Amino acid sequence: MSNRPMPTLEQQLAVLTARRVDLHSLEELKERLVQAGRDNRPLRVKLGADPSAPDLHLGHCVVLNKLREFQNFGHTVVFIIGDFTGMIGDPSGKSATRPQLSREQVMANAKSYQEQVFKILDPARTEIRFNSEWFGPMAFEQVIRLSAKVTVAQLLARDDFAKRYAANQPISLVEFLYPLVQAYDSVMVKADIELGGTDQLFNLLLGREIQKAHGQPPQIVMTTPLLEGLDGVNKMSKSLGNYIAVNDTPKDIFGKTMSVSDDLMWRYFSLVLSLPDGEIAALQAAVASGERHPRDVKDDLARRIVAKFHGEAAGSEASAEFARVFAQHQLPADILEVEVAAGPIGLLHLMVQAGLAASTSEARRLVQAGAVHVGDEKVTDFRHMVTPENGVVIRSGKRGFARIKVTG
RNA sequence: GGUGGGGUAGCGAAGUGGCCAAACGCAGCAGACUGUAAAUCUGCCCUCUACGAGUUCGAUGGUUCGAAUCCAUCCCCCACCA
Repeated sequence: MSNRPMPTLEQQLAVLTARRVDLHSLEELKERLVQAGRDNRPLRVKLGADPSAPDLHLGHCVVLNKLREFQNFGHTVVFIIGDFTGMIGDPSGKSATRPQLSREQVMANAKSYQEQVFKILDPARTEIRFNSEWFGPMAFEQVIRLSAKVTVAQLLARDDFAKRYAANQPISLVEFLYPLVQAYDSVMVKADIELGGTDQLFNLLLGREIQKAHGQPPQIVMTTPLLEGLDGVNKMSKSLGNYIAVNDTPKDIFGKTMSVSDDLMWRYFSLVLSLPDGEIAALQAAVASGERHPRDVKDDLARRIVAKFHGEAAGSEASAEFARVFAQHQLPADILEVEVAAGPIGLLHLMVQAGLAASTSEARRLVQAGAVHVGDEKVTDFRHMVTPENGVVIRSGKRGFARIKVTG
């Protein structure tokens, strides 16, 4: 790719093993890298993805960043879209079985995945595979043969299975089979390494067993930390709604990042931006000594995260806009325009029409809470009548704005 | 197949004839404060033509002046024993 001198093995290892949690094992990784160099063969680094949720968020970026580092050293990422498993059901056990995805939906999701994933990965060094390719034509006999390679005790060793079993909680057979499916993916793509979040450790390790059973050298397993979401406690996930999506608007990415607690922001520097530990320590010291204000450091974090997905200009813009709206309490640059018929209208209905409230009841609460302004005036009477005038801005809370446009 | 336990607002979880639009916790929203949509404190948190009315507690039908609460039937979920 470039004519830079190839980094030494030690340099590669330092980069590749940074910010990881589990690694099985360092020796094997070293060996495999040497072998790859000798045979002039890029390693195949696998990551599996569920096709039903094409909303990639910063939590996914942690492992994607790591994959990118492998690519930077010339290795190949094998990105598996679990369309087959996705069409069957939900492995988490928390929600009911998901509706079956149609072929079209899967393809649409896959496309959306690629667009998002390639904000981080290098398309030239990425191979995309669908696991229906091998599971689709699989006969039940083969399923049973595959199942013969693991015991229930082995599966029960998985932490969340063990806990649920002990607590008399349900474990569906599909969930039990799921790790096997994932492991078999590794066999089919001849993975050298598989990455995943720490919650995937068991599944990744099972891949080693199943590969061995098929006469393949066992994949190296590496896990990356789970990034805490906006609530600061739970891991970032779509179902908990505590996430920042890579497809969020610059404004949203910025605002959500600013809502991360001071304590947690260092994790974001490390796991999302891959800022070296030394630099993070320096920043922390600067904040501790009062030399730098935490708000400014966080602003910098938010700007860089926006820039990562939308470019430098968008980052600076989002920062300026945030300061304008929240620090100086000025109107945002872009306000949604709402067309309203001429003639007096009740404020509550106007708010619903303008999308500032979901129901008149909600609008009423907002007004009574003193959250609503018409123009510069605060209105607390929910029976207030408004005569629409062009350009008047209705404000609801800190984030809701609508500009009125009178129509015929 | 048998036994037992369940299905209550976004989630978790009380309530077992009227005081229940339904305790409490979480999430969410707003206000104050601030350094931000951090933290903290306070309020709100089914809908509406709104000091009143309407629709909710798995479904349907009943008993009753009155049901989330009692009865009947049905649907669904879970554990345990076979």
